[in-house]
Amino acid sequence: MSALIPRLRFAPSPTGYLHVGGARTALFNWLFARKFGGQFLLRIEDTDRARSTEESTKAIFEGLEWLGLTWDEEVVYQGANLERHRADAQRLLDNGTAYRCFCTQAELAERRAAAEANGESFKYDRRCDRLPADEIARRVAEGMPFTVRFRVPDGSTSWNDLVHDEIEFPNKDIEDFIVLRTDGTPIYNLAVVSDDIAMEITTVMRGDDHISNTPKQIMLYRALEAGLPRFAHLPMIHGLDGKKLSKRHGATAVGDYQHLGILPGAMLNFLALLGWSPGNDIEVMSLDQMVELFDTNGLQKKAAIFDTKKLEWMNGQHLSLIPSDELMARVAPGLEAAGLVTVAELERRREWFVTLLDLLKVRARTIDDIVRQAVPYFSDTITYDVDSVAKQWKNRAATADILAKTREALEATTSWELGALEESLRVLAEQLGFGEKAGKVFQPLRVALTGLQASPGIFEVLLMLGRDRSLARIDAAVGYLRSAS
RNA sequence: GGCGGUAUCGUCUAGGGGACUAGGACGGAGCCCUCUCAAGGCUCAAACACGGGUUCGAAUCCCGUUACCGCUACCA
Repeated sequence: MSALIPRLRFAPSPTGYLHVGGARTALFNWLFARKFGGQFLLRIEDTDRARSTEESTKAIFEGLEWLGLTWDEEVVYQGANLERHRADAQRLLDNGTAYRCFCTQAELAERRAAAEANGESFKYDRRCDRLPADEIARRVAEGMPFTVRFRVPDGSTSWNDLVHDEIEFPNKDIEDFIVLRTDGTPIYNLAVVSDDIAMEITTVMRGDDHISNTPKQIMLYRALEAGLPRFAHLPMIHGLDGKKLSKRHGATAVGDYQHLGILPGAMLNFLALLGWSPGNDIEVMSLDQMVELFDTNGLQKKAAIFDTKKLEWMNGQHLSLIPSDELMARVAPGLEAAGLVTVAELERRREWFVTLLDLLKVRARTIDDIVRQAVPYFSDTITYDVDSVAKQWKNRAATADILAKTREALEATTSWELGALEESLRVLAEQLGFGEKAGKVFQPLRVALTGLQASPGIFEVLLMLGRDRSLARIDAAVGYLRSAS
């Protein structure tokens, strides 16, 4: 295969839902692959049997699918590659870059504790590497358990990181690390390198918490005589307090935002801007535009704080951008779930619904906002908001009279359309002596119609409600006002 | 502790030696528009962590300090 075709992967461990940090890592990998005509692969790192769950794996798939971050080729399950991992460990033993270590975990823990007690930092002393060949053979023959340790060479290890440029580690600071456990299962660094080589990954893009793993992995690539990929270490995402994002920061799962009524396009756009900038003050972008503009030069080194305020704004922008007939499919299930209307019914009144969405989406930041605002257009009964009533229906008797007159004017309006409705109501306001202050008529009416003092334009509301429903609501309001006083 | 990484408005960022009285966006304040609420338009407040260099000149390059983050497991 050609080295010119980039191959990237997103390799989460299935120990929880898809986190916003993981989603962003996936996004950058995906953007890179799409931008340069490469492949984006998915690998589930399920070697930690105790913590991995099938449920988490499913959550990761669903999260990526919701975001639209589709992957190429079959999903790779790391756990399925155990034999190759073992074989690679054996190769290391065979070519002399690793050795068997018979020290037990208890011994190691003891020595580590002793070192710490003396204020020294512990580093494996290579005692097993000094064992004579016949002693090793004897122990192996005896069936004595051992781990495989990689022998860290002298010198230093460095690489040119796509986001950090040159990073260098003196090898003396890295101890001979274990690559294969006594039970024959691989340690993370070996499994990753083995799989990345097998998957022919050309660019490893991951969180910068892996920077210190990188020199070890580079040594493993060399020992396994494989070509090195390019590395790109992305900054972390922190919570409002500057600490690593965790559950106590509230919603951190991609799915949480899906349920909060965020559009996947907005989520992606927001995530992309956390740690990347296309320059030129560009902010609101579609996925296609992001692919077009993506460039590792715009990648940030600094950790970003996840601020949902901007996410909401971003979602509002995307809500405005997305055509209402496309938005329909995302809002309809919410309305049905709220028990307001069935999806089938909405489909029948498609044109009307699209118009309603046009009206509601400009004043909404999330899909949930739209659902909430849509209530008056579906439910048969209206609940009057206390603040709105207190403010707009202050004088009950007078308000009832105004509403009664409004009803008359509307009933007399020959055609139920925007211009005629406006004409009628403005004339009425004039007649009632409100002059320019037509709001004196509109506001009480708004409360009668929607129960709220904030809504789309009053004529639009009348139009969406239709003549019969509008008049009935005014009747109900007048009745309410007169009986309650 | 050791090693590594990072450091521009409260937040996301532009900036890669002179174009910087440091630009944009979110959030905040105010004004305009207006039947309300949004949206939109306009205005304002708000930052180069600190200290040394290098240079005619530094937000930009180098060094140190400080702060924060990460790694330091037979976790991933």
